[in-house]
Amino acid sequence: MLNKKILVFAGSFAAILIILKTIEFFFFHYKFTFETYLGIIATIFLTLGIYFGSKLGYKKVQSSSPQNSTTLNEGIETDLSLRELEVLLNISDGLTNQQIADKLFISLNTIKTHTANIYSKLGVKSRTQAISKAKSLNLIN
Amino acid sequence: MLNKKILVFAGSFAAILIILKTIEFFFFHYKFTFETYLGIIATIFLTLGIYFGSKLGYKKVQSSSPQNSTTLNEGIETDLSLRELEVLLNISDGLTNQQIADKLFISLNTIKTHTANIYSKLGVKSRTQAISKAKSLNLIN
DNA sequence: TTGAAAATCATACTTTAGGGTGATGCTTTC
DNA sequence: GAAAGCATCACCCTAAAGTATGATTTTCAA
Repeated sequence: MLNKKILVFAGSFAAILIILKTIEFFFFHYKFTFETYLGIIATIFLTLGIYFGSKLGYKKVQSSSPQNSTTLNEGIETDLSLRELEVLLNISDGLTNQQIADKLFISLNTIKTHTANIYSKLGVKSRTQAISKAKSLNLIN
Repeated sequence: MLNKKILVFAGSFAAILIILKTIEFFFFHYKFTFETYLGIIATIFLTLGIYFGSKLGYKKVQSSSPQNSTTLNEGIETDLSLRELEVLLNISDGLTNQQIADKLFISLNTIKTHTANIYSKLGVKSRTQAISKAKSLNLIN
């Protein structure tokens, strides 16, 4: 997969070089004006940019829910305690910290501590990321 | 009436001309190599191309995606627009509003408007609830 | 051509989440 | 009996999310 991309990239790069050299050849042999040369160069790169930009935009929209490859890697500690798992489940149900606190009869501050520990163990920084991560780890759903 | 885009376009065009002339000035006064000049020109237009290409890419996806109508149950209005669906998917991936704004090249305020509309249409009050609801409606996953 | 929906952006405000630090009591384990 | 992990709670502060309102522009279809 990666090798193919590298090959395509290298091939494209080579093709661009050839094109540029060809243009340079015509430039020196047929007395193109400097501005014409520049214009051609600008057009080529503008086209290239638009092409890659389109790809970029397409990918962005398409791959909005990847994250499938997050197995137990990078030594991330995924052993949540029972209490933490319980809090995580309530988070994924869309409850606020205050609602979870009321439900479990403990204080809001305690929930915050639990969430902080959960994020730390999952290697994330927010409850939405925690949901996404937990899903990919099959901790929930 | 002249709309905003024309003004922006004209302004950008003027800016580019100024930049090009400035570069040309430095080119003639500081003995840049021809290749350096070309490189700068190529970079500028490549960047421009990528920028406009990204915009283009979005429109392409928008027009080529036919149906996103979802099943209407519980009388809840679940017809999210394409843009709203796109924002929702990014939310479920754990991105912050700011990150989504940067990714889609629109402002944070616009994202907030979209999220507010999403919550309204889904009948929820937070992003975590939106994720939970969207999952149950098979809008995501 | 007009009208509705969609997408964009802004400003001001309140609420919630998250980070950092420190503390207590309770098990379990080495 | 010290260490480690768990569960509990507090305080302070910053960042992010969410609410409300109003506005312009684009697009598309009737």
